[in-house]
Amino acid sequence: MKQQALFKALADPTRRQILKRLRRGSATAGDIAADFEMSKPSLSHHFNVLKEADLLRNERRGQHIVYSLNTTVFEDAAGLLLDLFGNRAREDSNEN
Amino acid sequence: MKQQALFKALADPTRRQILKRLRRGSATAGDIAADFEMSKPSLSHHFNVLKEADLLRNERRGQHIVYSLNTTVFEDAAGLLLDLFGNRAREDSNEN
DNA sequence: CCTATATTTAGATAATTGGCTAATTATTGA
DNA sequence: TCAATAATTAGCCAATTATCTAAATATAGG
Repeated sequence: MKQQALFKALADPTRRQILKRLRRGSATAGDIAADFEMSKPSLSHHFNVLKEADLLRNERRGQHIVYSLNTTVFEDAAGLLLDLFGNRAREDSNEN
Repeated sequence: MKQQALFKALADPTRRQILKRLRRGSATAGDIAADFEMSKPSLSHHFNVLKEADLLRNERRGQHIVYSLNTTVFEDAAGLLLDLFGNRAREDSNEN
């Protein structure tokens, strides 16, 4: 797991919106682009960043490229958060 | 809760290390600086970013400024992750 | 094989970021 | 009040990033 790539990918609002867009199901690059006010190359760049973080999977289907969420990374992300906060929050929160 | 500030704050490795350092308990700016190979002003900048994300609290104690983790934001962060992945991962993972 | 369509890659540029040193502010204690 | 200590703010610079347009690549269908 590439921790830095994951955090970096999540740091951009456009990329987070792409993830949210893909919750509704996989979509082609063009479909996604239609929902964003941004050039296709810019979005393509964001797809790459998300892919480096292993947050997206893609598959060519004819002329189209279909992107979909890789939900398995969700667990990694949760683990990273726990790591940062030392999971004290779970067992005993003595600072309320 | 400032979502963008939170994600941005977590995107930097130095800042993540600061958070981890503070898991061991609160510490003064100088104490923390002693653990990092970086100038104090640079660290001070990182403290600010973390504070904007509400990840840190600080309190002046004499000449020192004591920083500590704000663990309540942990829940916010977890919520944001769930939001991104649509918590499908919890109920039904049909892509193993 | 050629053209249209979908997408990515290349290359340029403006904005942001992360680091530094120097200067400033705040506090303590003599 | 002054010197010492702790930390921040200011100002500068190099590296990274997000965006764009133009060019390249891949595929489908006639």
